[in-house]
Amino acid sequence: MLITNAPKGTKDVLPSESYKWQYIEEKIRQICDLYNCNEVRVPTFEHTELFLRGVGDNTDIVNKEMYTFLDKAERSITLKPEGTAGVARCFVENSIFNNPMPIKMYYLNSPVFRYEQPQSGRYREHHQFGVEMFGSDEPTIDAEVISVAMDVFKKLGVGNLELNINSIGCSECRPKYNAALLEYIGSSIDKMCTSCQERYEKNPLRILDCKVPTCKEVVKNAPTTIEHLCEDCSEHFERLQKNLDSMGIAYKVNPQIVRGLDYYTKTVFEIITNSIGAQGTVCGGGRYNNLIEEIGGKPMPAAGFGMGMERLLMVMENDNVEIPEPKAVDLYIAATEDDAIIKSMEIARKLRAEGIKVEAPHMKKSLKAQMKYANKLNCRYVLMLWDEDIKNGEVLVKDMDENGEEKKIKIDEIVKEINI
RNA sequence: GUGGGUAUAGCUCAGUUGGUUAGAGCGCCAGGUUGUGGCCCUGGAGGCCGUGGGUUCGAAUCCCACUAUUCACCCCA
Repeated sequence: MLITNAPKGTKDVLPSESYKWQYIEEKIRQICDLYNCNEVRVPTFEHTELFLRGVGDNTDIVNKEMYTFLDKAERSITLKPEGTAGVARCFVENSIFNNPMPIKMYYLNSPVFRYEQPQSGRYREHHQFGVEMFGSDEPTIDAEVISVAMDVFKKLGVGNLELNINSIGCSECRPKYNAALLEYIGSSIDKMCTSCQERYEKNPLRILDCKVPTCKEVVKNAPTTIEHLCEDCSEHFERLQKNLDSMGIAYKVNPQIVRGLDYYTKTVFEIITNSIGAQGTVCGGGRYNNLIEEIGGKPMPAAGFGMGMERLLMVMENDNVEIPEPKAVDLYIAATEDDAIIKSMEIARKLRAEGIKVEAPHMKKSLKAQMKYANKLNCRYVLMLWDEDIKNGEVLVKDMDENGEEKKIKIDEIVKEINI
């Protein structure tokens, strides 16, 4: 029983639906190429330490959701719980900073693992498309990152999305903001939830994120990060908005967006839909100027996002986006006699070499059954091979349209005779 | 980790107030004379009624536990 059940929170992509993924992948690659953004492929697992340092050891993701284990040499290994840390590691390890900056890269269909309770739009293994751009602190990069995501949605025909942006400041203004927030909360902390009391000590910013009604009430009119940005961060955020305005990208400034990963600085954003249930964030990202240094590289500004492929597909299906189905079989070869069956494999191979999509007889069925099968394949032509005709180098070809016209042709001239 | 829903054939689901060999549609397989598809007709295969206990003369049906699944909280893509 257990062995024929996929592990909790995982999902098969069946041969009958993989074309949808391939379609999305193709469009994403086209968009990325236009941005001079090249694919990077990094491991599915990394040293646990990378995520502790990179993502942050007081985040939920690191605290309670990681798939961590010891390998046979007692190294602590973790299956990627997000995409950015691995790419950042790759950037440092391979000295990619020696390239002309900025350098842009993307990953596609990268598996991501989190031990969570599955629900609609949430899996224990899901797949992300993500973009990371290193080397520039200019807000044009933030805008460019967002622009890639918006272009992908546009290219795939997805509407009904809302871009939310915010700025959470840098190592200069964040501490000042934290102090202001703590002062505002004051003694009210006593009536807040236990996790907020923990956040109060370790990461006050995330109190804003809490969904517990009493906590929400306390911070309802709390000061926002935007109000406390230093001059540099403030200007950065303003210029980002000017960029988005001029690019025609609609957005909403939402001071509630703070994100659950510690590495973000300045810009954070989420692209949200309300059409796929409670888990409506299809894309999330921002700037992470301290991450590279945090994991041991030279200080390096960077920005990026992650996009959930499963959720993207859900949104597309909800929006009834038409995804072109794969091409049907061009030609089926029907044969019942032993010699003809052998000949069918020879012919199939030759036709495939000509670029024709061919299915050969593998099931030893009656001709009638084979014709039914060919019909279900929705194929254009059927070749009927008979021992007697083979002797003359001939074969009967049938057009499977409503007329069902048949004619006898030379085996050597099949490609010429059919219209594919 | 916490709540609610669901669990009958490959799929979508029926199954009356507990009562004989558990059903339908779709799909699959085979036929409907003289090697030929679509529509139609006939037949067939395929279910330990999620698992384990309990109540009862008798359980798919009632009760309990477990498991799976699903939705939601939390968090995030």
